Amino acid sequence: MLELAVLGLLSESPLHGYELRQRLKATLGAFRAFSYGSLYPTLRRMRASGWIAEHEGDAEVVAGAPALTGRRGKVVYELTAEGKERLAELLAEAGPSAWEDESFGVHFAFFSQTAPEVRVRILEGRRSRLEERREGARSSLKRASSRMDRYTLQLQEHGLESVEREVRWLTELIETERSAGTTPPHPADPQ
Amino acid sequence: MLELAVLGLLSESPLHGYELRQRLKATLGAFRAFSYGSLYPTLRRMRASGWIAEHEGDAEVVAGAPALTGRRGKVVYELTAEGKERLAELLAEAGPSAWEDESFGVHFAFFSQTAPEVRVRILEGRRSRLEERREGARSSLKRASSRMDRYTLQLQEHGLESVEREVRWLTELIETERSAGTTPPHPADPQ
DNA sequence: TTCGTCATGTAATGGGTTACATGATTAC
DNA sequence: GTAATCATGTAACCCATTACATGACGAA
Repeated sequence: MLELAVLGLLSESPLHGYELRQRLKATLGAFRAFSYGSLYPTLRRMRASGWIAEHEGDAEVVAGAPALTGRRGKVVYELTAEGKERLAELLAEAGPSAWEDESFGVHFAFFSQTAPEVRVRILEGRRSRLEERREGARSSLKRASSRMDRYTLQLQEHGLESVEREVRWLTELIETERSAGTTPPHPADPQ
Repeated sequence: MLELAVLGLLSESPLHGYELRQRLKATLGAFRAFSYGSLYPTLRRMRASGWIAEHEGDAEVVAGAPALTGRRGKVVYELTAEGKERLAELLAEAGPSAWEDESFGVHFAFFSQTAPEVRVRILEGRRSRLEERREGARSSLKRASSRMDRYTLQLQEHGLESVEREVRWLTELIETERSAGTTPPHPADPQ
């Protein structure tokens, strides 16, 4: 998860750990945060795997006196060729690992780098996942709403409405994807 | 988390593991599932802690022939006195552990067993948590929406709307709690 | 000179999941 | 008799968090 997010962000531009976390918060803020306690070990692991490397040409701030041998400043990372392959591999996955609650947001955030067919399959996968949940909630409400206390009922209803809302959103997105099949509209695609 | 959910459900009636999981799905369906792989070890641990015990008087189905010594059927659990204390303790907590994403739903589900002041504090805590997130999302959209690709933007907007929606819901609930201060309305409170 | 925030990291722990294994009971 | 679902459990693992520790740098 974090791995995909890091690969996705670094594919846009080289970043150091701290910066990476800011971008993570800004991009996925509403869904997940990721603490430094998981970010830095992940960066280590990914460097060991050869997917990222220290970025060349970051001697900017140094230049003066305190550097020379023991520069202990920002460690800027960039994707390696293997890292780009790994990212492509992760973005090509169109299974549950892409549409479950924890992961969907991260996959969606990098949809512009994802193949159109894969995008649609992920959106549909997530939608049917939510439709199942919606049916579960509906039948639970029909069967047991009379036995539920006020709060359980409120929770169920709010949950159901949230799910219904997300299903509508996904349906719109799927339609947009479908109709974009012939004339791919890239109104604002960076890089 | 699971512990609170189990205590809360068992406080309504004795249940066995499998049944417990069904109820868990029905009650928290839209938020979390909990697998048997975490449920059974949790039940073990809770029994060791003395919060739950095997329910007396479940020899119903036996009676015929196959029982006598080695009955290996449902293991029905019920709360002990210590378990009830533990539940009260957990329900009295009005800190972040009650209003964060993962835990709020579970706490809310047992609000009818929670003290009114605690209910309001949890609702307000969650609301300000979400308001922070909302402001983060808004400023992120203002600053960077022009640099975002289509999908990142969609994600941000959908996230923002979800948060706004939940804030409105919480505000309504808080108002209801407040106005219920004088005349506690219990239109449908089981047991 | 002290406070905030930038910046990097580790250790211990937490709280769950998946996959596997087994067997009883019920419905067709 | 056989498939579904009820029912209980274990082992291995995963992915993250919290709390802690350290230190540089800029602004007041």
